[in-house]
Amino acid sequence: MKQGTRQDGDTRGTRQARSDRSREQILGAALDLAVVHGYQGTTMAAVSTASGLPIGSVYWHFKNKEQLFVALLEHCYEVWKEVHSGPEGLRRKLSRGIAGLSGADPEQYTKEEALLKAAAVWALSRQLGGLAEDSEVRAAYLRMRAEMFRADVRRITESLPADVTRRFPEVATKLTVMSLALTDGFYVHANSEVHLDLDFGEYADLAAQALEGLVAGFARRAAEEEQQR
Amino acid sequence: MKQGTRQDGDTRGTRQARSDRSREQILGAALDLAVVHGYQGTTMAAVSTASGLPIGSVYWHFKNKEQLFVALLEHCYEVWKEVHSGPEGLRRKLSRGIAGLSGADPEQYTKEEALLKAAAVWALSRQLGGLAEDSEVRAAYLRMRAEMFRADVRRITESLPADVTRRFPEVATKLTVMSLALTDGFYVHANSEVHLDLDFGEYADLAAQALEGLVAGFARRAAEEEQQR
DNA sequence: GTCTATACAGAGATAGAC
DNA sequence: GTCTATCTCTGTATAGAC
Repeated sequence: MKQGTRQDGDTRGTRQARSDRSREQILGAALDLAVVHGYQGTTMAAVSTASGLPIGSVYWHFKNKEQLFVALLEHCYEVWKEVHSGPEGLRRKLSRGIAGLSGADPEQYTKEEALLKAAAVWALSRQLGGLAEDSEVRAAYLRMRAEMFRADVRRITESLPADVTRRFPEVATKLTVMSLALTDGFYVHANSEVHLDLDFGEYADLAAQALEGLVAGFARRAAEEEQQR
Repeated sequence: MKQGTRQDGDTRGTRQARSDRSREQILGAALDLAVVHGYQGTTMAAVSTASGLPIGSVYWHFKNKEQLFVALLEHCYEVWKEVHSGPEGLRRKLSRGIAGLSGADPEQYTKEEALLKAAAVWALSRQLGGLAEDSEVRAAYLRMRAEMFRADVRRITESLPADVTRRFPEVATKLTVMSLALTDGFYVHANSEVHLDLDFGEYADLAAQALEGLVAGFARRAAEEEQQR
């Protein structure tokens, strides 16, 4: 969709639109590449080629590689917030996070969400192969991760029985940590265990069973204490 | 095991010993660096400096960076096999894998084991920031991971009630996958969630509870079916 | 076997014409 | 705003003296 230059009239809006489109093209190309190749594996040259724009344009829109990735993460986080705006219990969360890994349903598991999962791995602090300890990308990601975590805790809290959350206020946090660990763990598994291909739907169910078992345990204890009074 | 030629004196054993020591120094330096900096983050120059040997010596002992890391993984795998030779149930496995992450007890969680965990992340196939798809290091790691997985399944099987494994033979595999996912997930968590520092001992216990709950569920079903006959 | 110097490639980033 | 040419730095790997 390129566009001829014009010298007079209403070029302002057009130029602005062209610039915006270029920016989006660059971000889109970066997203595609980063999901596949990671942070270090995504070169600015490759972004330039994939976007169809020369390297100079990439650096015109983004100060450097770090800023490009910060912008990319922000874009992905915006998408995440839209997608995860509704209520979401443990089972649904695990289903999305684990079963979605098969990549069967792109509606359920967007490229943007895949990138955020991948970023979790880049951010491994003792793993500078990804992001440097003091990287702005890392800082941006950790901020987002913290926010996503809090949002998850809120939604998990809402999905739990009232007596459980009353008696054990910390249980929602614990369950969120567990479900996050499980989805991250299966992400690693999904991408490294080439031979053994798992039925992720089945494991999502198993994981949900396991966590629901924990909830049931807490509920039982809450009920018992209630009786003793 | 290469060997210098010599014509006199008892330098033979000495030279051999020196060569072996150099090799070990290089591997040791690579281990220290790789655990912290990852595959790409560990440069041959850094290995050279840390080992105290010049870059030429590093390349004399190892053909290239890939072969160095293959050798390193093999070393770590040997250590793993020694450490994990005894029986190991679900709870113990999770305790080692999750509680060990705090790094409190180096006896329980060796540098070698930490490297194998880190390698799981490097091997992410869609994450070439770590290892290339066709990397020999990646192939070596996946082979080891498969072997470790099978060993885990054997030990988990031994730790389960006999009636459960008889009725549901696949349950040991499922539990092994779940525990692997949990340990990998907590590894990611441990290294990225800087603000929220978790009590990993507590979460190891919670994870064990969750999986034991699953076992109990299978046991109940096995018992019920037994009765109905 | 050990070491120094260096070749070579790839990646991030900039200059400056258009 | 867009593009080409190029600089610089870093990292892998090799050549060859000792």
